[in-house]
Amino acid sequence: MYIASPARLKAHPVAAVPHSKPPARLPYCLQTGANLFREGDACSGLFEVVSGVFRLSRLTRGGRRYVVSFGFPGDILGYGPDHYHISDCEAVSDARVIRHRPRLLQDNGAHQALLKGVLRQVESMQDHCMMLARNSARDRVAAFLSLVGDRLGVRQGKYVEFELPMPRADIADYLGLTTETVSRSLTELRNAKLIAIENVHHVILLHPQQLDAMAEGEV
Amino acid sequence: MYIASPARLKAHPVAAVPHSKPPARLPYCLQTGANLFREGDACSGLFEVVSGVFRLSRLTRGGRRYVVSFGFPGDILGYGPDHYHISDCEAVSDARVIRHRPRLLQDNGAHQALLKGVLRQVESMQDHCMMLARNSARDRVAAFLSLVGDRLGVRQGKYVEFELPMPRADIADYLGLTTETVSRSLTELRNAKLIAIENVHHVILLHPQQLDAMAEGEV
DNA sequence: CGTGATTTTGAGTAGCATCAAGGCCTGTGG
DNA sequence: CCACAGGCCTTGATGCTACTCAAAATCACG
Repeated sequence: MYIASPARLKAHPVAAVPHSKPPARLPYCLQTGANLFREGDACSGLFEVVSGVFRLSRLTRGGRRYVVSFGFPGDILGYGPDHYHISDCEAVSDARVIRHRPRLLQDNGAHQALLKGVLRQVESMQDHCMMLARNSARDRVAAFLSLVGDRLGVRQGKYVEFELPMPRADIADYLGLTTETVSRSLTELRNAKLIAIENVHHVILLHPQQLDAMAEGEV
Repeated sequence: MYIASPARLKAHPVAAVPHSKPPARLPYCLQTGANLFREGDACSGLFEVVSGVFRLSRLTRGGRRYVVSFGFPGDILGYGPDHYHISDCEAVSDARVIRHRPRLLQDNGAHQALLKGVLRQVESMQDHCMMLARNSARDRVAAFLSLVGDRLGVRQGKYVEFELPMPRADIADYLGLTTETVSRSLTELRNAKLIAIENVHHVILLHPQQLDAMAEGEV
């Protein structure tokens, strides 16, 4: 796990000076700008915010930053679907945290599976928020087509083909657009030869990878 | 729990006709438009999508619909942070599900607490997505101020007062706006006498309830 | 074939991003 | 103590994107 180094993670003044192996529940103090953990770091243990505010952020492949959430006193930070962190965590003001060391992901199989599933859902909702916050209408529709292609698509050589069972209004309400804009974006993608629309509910992705790139805002 | 009535939830043709107390894992068939559950229904048990597609949606207090996600084959639907569903679930195409009855929320205290916490996080991220999808810049900033007020605010009579420790850029990246727009929205709220800005990082909510209403898009 | 729902297309507008400049606050060095 | 430099924040002008309103086209179904 990424344990904050002494330079960035200091014992709180009112607490005892930390031992070389500090007790798990000792409150730690971070200065403004200090990282509690970073995206990709291995994670073990949870942090409870005692005071101060943290920022949880991720970077898109296109290099844009998205702030997933803020961590306020009382919040628990640091769990991810697998054994690594999916976002950066930085103190935006001087802050204190308590470190917990739950025997979380190593016992009890049934609960673990469910928990992992839910944590994965959190991650995918973060992706969705990122998309809603930062992508154009066209890119959102591209992302949606990629998503459905992954779940329902049948490979036809380099193409991916599927039924789009839901009405345009549902897609619009999912992507934060209007039905008109969804329709226009589909037309735009068709004109760009990225997709073919056999009929209203039947779509072929002609360049799935290019759509993925669009979804990530890499255009 | 909300058990779909026979009119909406029918035994799949290839499956045996359901008994009055059907076995837990029998696949069920729903026609297009049938509800698997509704927001507010008590929930017990999970549904695994076998075929077809479901739409999970919520309504804002302002009456606008937001589609939280779609349920594709292989997805598990139906868990919520408490014992009720937080979204409607409707089949957008003819669909089959398997019903599972895990002994989920009644045993094992430690895991239950963590799971609940994560499920609550899912709910709050849904709220955030809804806001990103449907609210104007001003309403997003109002929502953000309400959020911070709830977590950091100190009541001063009918006012709520707090430090806003993060820079405008962080707020912008959280709300899917630019720093300029965040700044303009704050000015707009100040001019409308809904907030007072003591200094850049110190805010007073003069009409917290009106800000809440804005956040919900009830204006 | 007709009717209503859904989808597409079109014209005009509102709202937010972009680009650019100016103000405020903080810290640093003379 | 003052002057200056660099962040951060605010304000202004302009353009583009997506929404709104409206109508035509297509689809679904009796």
